[in-house]
Amino acid sequence: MRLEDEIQQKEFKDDYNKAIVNILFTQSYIVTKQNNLFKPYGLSPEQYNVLRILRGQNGNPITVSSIQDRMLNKMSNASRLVEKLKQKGLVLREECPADRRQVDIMITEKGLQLLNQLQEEILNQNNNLIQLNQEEVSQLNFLLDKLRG
Amino acid sequence: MRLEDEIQQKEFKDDYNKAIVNILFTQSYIVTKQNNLFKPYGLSPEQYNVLRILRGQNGNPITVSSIQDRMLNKMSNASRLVEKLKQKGLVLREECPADRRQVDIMITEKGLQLLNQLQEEILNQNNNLIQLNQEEVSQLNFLLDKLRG
DNA sequence: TACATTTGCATGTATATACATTTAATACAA
DNA sequence: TTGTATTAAATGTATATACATGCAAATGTA
Repeated sequence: MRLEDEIQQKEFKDDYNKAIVNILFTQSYIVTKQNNLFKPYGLSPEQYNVLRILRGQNGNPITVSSIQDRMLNKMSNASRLVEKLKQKGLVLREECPADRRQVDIMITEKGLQLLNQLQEEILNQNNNLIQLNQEEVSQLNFLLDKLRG
Repeated sequence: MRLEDEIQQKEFKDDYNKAIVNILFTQSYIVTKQNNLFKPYGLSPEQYNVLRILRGQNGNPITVSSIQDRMLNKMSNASRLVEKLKQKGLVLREECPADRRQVDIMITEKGLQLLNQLQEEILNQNNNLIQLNQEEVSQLNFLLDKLRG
């Protein structure tokens, strides 16, 4: 559906301005759906993302600042998100012996099981969320990667 | 730059999953830049968006719920955003005589002046933000509109 | 008219983002 | 070695999102 109709705006100054608004609006569309999926599990999209980063470590610990670097939102607060996950027993946090300023974070078995449980649901939803064919998705990824320069 | 490199992820399950993450990441990229631009004026991107909706009314009042409908993030809270804008003298709020449940909102002269002041800066930034040529931006808008079904 | 339902907005709470500041540990230079 | 700068993480504050609830006005119906 055309963005102009969805937000009841007659027209945009130009395609560049429309693209900005289009990306913001589409992100909100996606996050809203993700929230619905995560909610029964007591996870926020951001917490889920941190768990995925930790799983990608294949058992190796990772510091809080490395998590921050890999997060989708560079301004979010890895320290506090990790604390929330720890309270739920989904991650472990322990002082790094080599550098006591750092804190090593690892996903727990419980955290891995939660991700597995979510996995299939998410893959299905992601495909439904994006009403594009294979060639179009590929083109979209190309354009977004190029957009950021 | 490839998303995989930016967030240090080896690969995605498929293009659909990459597209989800790509949109979230690109939104964060845009909002961060917008924040920098709005900050000197004491506006958040969301407050700016509400002001733009009000300007689009060309002097006619609009209710809080209509603002909500047109906002980029359907879950945000128009009531509280309007309150913030009112405190800054950028909007007027008055009870709707025809239906006393409703509240008519209008942008003030001060609000319009602020938008004018920002206008040029924003147009310039938007063009710099999107490193695509005209044909590519147009294609991106087509894909995002189609994506949402 | 009386009463239940719906609507429009405000408000309360939890979580997250944005950004500044603090604290402790480490690195580095005089 | 001592003092300074840098780094990693935690913490504080303001704003925004997500969602539930409350309240008053309007609507619908017996």
